[in-house]
Amino acid sequence: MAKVIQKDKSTEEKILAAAKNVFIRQGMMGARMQDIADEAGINKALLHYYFRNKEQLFDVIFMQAAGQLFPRIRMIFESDVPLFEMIERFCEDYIEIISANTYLPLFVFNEINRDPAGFMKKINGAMGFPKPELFLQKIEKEIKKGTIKKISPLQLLLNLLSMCIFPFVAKPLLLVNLQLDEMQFRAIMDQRKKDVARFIIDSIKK
Amino acid sequence: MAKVIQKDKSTEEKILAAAKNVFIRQGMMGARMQDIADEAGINKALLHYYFRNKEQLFDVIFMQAAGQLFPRIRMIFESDVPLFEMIERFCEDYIEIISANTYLPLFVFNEINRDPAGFMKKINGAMGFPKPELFLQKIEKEIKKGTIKKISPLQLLLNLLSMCIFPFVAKPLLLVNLQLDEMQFRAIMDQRKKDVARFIIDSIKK
DNA sequence: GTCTATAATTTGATAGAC
DNA sequence: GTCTATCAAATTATAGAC
Repeated sequence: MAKVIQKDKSTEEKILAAAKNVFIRQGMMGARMQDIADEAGINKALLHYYFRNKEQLFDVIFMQAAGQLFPRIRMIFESDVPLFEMIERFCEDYIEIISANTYLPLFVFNEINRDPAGFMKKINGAMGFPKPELFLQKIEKEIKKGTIKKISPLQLLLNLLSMCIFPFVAKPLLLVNLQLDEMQFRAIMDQRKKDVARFIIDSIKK
Repeated sequence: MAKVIQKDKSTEEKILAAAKNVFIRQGMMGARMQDIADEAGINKALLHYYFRNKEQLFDVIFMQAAGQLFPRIRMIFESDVPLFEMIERFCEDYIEIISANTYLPLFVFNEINRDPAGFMKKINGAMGFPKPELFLQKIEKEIKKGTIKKISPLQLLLNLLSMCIFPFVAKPLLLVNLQLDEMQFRAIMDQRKKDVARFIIDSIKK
């Protein structure tokens, strides 16, 4: 195997970290290349040396963010385990994944809002969007078996997604309104892993 | 009573409608005055004649949006009715209010994310932010009375807010991914008014 | 690879005629 | 009130030296 020339990535990594922060705070349009350069401790010219333009830089950041989110959700949705276990795993894993990058949901929903078709094209081309079909089927089967109450599978899916994702979208509001710090928010979300799963199962089980 | 000189509002209204659309799609920073002028069918100069600058125009749009949302949520949270009824009223009223302006949640959360302290100051100065204290107290009382299961009041509040608000944040994703049109989305949200309330009550009642 | 200096473009805002 | 023309400032992007 040929020896791979190890390009020095320290500057590129500094840029990506800085860009991530600025894009999260300001969004694609609000972000300023100067701010990214400042936060990376370099100048604008070097930014353009590494990434030809702003759009390309944003795409790298966005696909990187999407890449650490969607494939893992897909895995949960595609795992063939009993319904209750799938619910528990989704709450546990999803909240854990996002807790490491709480900005992700709002960031992603904004990009979808800006260009829904473009988003789906980008994601499907690169990694495939998580499909909840198996989850919906499992719900219908359990209803037919009579092990859970009659409920619209789509509504139940929305409930699950809502309760796992929404608190992260609302995080800035929760922090300022409930006067929480990062530690306290993290603790509430940790608690939520078990609470949401139990809340759902309590509601649907017969 | 003196006769009020009726200023012609048709142009101003066209501007406000156009600005709302552009700010929703692009956000405060992404919005272009030219785009707003185009959508209103006028030119930039006239835009500046009606609203001195972009920030002022955005503030009008934002406070208008907030004004049709927060006071009504306050009323629900402050109404002294039994817990289950409050849950039912919240689902019914909140989903109904937002259905008329589905863009509101994402719009508001973005502004909070951009400047949390500034947001609270603006809202509290103008109309007061909805306080869920009464709701939280009612939950604790019902737990003590033994009429509902033991549950963290904060987590239950988060569940309620999540399930009512999140689908609107995720609307662009739902439309493109589930291939829904506006009518179908509206129907699902209508169904949700009753479904979410029942889902919650089923989960907590003993 | 990294910088300084500057070009090129976009965009918010104003002046002044009608 | 509304427009055309233009300015001033901000911002992306490049040229060229080291």
